[in-house]
Amino acid sequence: MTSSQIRKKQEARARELPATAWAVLGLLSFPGERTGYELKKWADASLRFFYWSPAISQIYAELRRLEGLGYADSRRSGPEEVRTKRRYAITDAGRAALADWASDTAEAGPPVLKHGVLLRVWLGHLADPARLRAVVADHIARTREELAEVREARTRAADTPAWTYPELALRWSERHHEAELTLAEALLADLDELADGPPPAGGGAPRQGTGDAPTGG
Amino acid sequence: MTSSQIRKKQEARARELPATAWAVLGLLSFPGERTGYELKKWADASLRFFYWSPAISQIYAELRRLEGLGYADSRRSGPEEVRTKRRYAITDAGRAALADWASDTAEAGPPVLKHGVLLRVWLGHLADPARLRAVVADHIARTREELAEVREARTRAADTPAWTYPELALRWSERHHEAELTLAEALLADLDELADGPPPAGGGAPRQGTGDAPTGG
DNA sequence: TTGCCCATGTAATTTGTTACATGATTTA
DNA sequence: TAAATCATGTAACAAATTACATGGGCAA
Repeated sequence: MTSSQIRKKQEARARELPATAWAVLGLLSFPGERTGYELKKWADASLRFFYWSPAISQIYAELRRLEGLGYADSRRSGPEEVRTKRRYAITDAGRAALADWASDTAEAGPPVLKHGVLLRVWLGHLADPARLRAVVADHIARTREELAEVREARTRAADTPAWTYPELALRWSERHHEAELTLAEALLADLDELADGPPPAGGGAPRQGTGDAPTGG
Repeated sequence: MTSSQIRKKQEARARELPATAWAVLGLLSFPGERTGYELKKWADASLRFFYWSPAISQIYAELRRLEGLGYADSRRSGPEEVRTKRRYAITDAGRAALADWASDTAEAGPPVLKHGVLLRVWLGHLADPARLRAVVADHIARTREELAEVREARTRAADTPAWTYPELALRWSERHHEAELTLAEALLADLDELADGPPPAGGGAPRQGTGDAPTGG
């Protein structure tokens, strides 16, 4: 294989980086040099509210990949032999590639949602109504706690000019958590209505029939 | 660690199937026998709105695992030698295990959200404002289309007694998509406000709306 | 001096995807 | 009769987690 072919392949691979790699590079795109460890804490404290916080081992792996691609570079503090802090910074090439990725309208797929609570509601026919209700109620309580954390994170982000956009994202997250609460309350009400037997309007007997063989789909 | 501790850990791991396995078993928990192929189509048409639709190859793999655990069984239609339809059904053990999992309050972790659009907004300092706006506008358009699909799925689920809970989950999904639209419109407004220059502290910025009413239904 | 936080990394494993191979049945 | 759809599966690979190994610095 010629070196130009190799280069092309590397470019193609670089373009198709998983979103996680861009997220890590994104963390580096804000002012300052950071260690993998710091990146992980930052992701836990804010990225995770609207995206997700990778495992620390994955962050280290992504940092190595980004450095291999020339999108980031690193330097050690302390003597060479010792395994000590390694601080990463984004390169100009990295910033350019990231900017490119971030404004690519087509590439942004639909948001991925895996809602374990809803999965359980969906399976409601198997569960005791009271326990199902408890699953949703617990979710509400946890969401309230999360909401408090989002607000805290947003407060930290506010008034730092470089963090205007992160603050926007956190503002969205705050509203999103508020909406999640509203949705969960409505779900609880729907569940209660089912349990009490559907109210007057129309045909409502306490619908409990076996009702055979829906074909699926 | 003692060998008994190790044994306990292994047992715990065996009990803790990934949520995907439970989701597939859940698909089987509704009346009727189904092929892997049918399961995939069903997941595409409704599960994916609040959870996620696994790749067909993974569905086949999960079905084999579930059968190995005695949670499902299968039979072929057609002569033995030929590779033909294999229909799966849930077993009593499977139903019991699934019911157990579904009503376990503690086990239901927080919902997982990976929002590529928000990741891009978070990186707004790197992007051209107009293109960033386009990313969000595109997201709104796509969400509207998805909302229509959710409504369609919900209509299909309604009035089938065995699908009461799936219908509840889809009702939640519908509201969730509506909320997603509202949130995205608000985000667009925030973005515009940033671009126009922040307004004089008091409040009422111009913020041109999209003209569309977000909260249908 | 024990335990926690900082800090980096490897290894094993699991989870999940895409690409490919195969062939039957239905529909235009 | 060509195509799409139904249907199952394998193989290769990518993504991501958990468990483990290592060690410095600091505080109760």
